[in-house]
Amino acid sequence: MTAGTSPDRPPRAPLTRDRVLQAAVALADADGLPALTMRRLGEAVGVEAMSLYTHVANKSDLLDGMIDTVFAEIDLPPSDSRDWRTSMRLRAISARRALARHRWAIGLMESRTTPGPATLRHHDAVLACLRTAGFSIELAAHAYSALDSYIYGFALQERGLPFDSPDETARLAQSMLAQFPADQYPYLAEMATHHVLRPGYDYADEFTFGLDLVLDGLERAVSGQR
Amino acid sequence: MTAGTSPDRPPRAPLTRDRVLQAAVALADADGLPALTMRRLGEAVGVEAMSLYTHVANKSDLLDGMIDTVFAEIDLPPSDSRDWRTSMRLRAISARRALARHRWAIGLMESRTTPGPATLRHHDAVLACLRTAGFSIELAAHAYSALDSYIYGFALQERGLPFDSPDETARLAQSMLAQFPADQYPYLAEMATHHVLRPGYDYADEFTFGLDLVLDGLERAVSGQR
DNA sequence: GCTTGACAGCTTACAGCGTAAGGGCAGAGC
DNA sequence: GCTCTGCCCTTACGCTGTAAGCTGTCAAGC
Repeated sequence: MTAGTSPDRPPRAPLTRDRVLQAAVALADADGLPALTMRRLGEAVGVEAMSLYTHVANKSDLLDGMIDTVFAEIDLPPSDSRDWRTSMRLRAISARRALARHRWAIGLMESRTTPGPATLRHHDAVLACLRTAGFSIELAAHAYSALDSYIYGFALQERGLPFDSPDETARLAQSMLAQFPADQYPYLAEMATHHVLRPGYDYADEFTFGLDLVLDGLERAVSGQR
Repeated sequence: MTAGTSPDRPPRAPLTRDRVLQAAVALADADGLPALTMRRLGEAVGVEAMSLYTHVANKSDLLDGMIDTVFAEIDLPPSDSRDWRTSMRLRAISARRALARHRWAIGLMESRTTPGPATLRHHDAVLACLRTAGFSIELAAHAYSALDSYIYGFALQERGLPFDSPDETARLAQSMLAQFPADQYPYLAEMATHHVLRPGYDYADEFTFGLDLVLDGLERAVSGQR
């Protein structure tokens, strides 16, 4: 009776910025970014829309915070490793996974220009790994740009695919194929029928091919630098 | 007097889907995608918002059409060239230019799943180039995925930069740097002060480094295949 | 020359968006 | 006891995309 919260009412854990962010991420994961409105988000956390503004400056701030939680999910390269290649490879795979889990994220990274702490920590750890492995500043910049471009671009293309499962993708490719005469776009038709529509094809498998291409190139560049 | 249009009023060239699309692209280029509303677009072509729906099914259809005009701006690889490397290199550079000209485009490619004719023609021409150069179907798929991932990802990062000119970028990097203690993110600070903030630095120059990395890798892969 | 149909463009209206402004109310400090 | 602080609420505004129905004009058929 003397304690802080009144006893005869469910305490309704006081809302925090963190709980708002997590609910926003869950909502966007489940129903897509357009479904993330302030009213629906309020409903999800049991509060009116306007009450969210106690914990979040505005919607842009909310999106910034969501992006930062995604970055927080990406494994950092170990700070002591001398083996930059496996560190970068694992980070890339972890990043792709995070971006595939949160399909809305990649479409957001463009416009957000105020990085959060997890984002900054991430960038710093990656640069630390490359620099201590012997990359010059210039080469580290090249490497970071090349790797992240590839990762983000792959995530973007993967997200563009209409559905998650390879089955669904195949079904849609087939219906698209049926729409235009096969002789008008022969190579596209060939690719669709002889490769993409084959059972077991999964676009996600393409990721490591291109990733290793980039890593091979960086390896040659860094050894040529020494 | 006998002609079709009445003589004493400016004929106001009849609106077409194409004119609507071009105005939409111009508007998005100038003021950004959020500024592209049906009402403003109508104003730009001298018509009320609802009249646009005569030429465009809905806003999604409008965006699809805009994406297709961007693809139409990308140079196709020459259909007869045996030199796939320079063809792909030129195509990649042309694609980056187009995406840099229309910064809104990259944020849209994700969600658009109904490609227009220019888009299909583009994909087909790229595959044709690779296949006639001796790429197997699998390797052509790998190559296309790797190249486009890199191109799109680079465009995405480039678009994320706050302003077009290197000067503006430097100014903003400096203000960001000032916000956090340099010793908390030492490698980030190092990169900023010793590389990005140097006069003459332009992120766009990073493009060819990563591109050649990917092309080198593909060259090795295709020669190993034979 | 008159009628008729087709159709580009206009007007009105609606639900849903982000959020500015201000009110109520519980718990903390005196 | 009081007042202050800080969540949370209600109301309201201007904006969005677009459904529904109207108006005006041009072309064809008689």
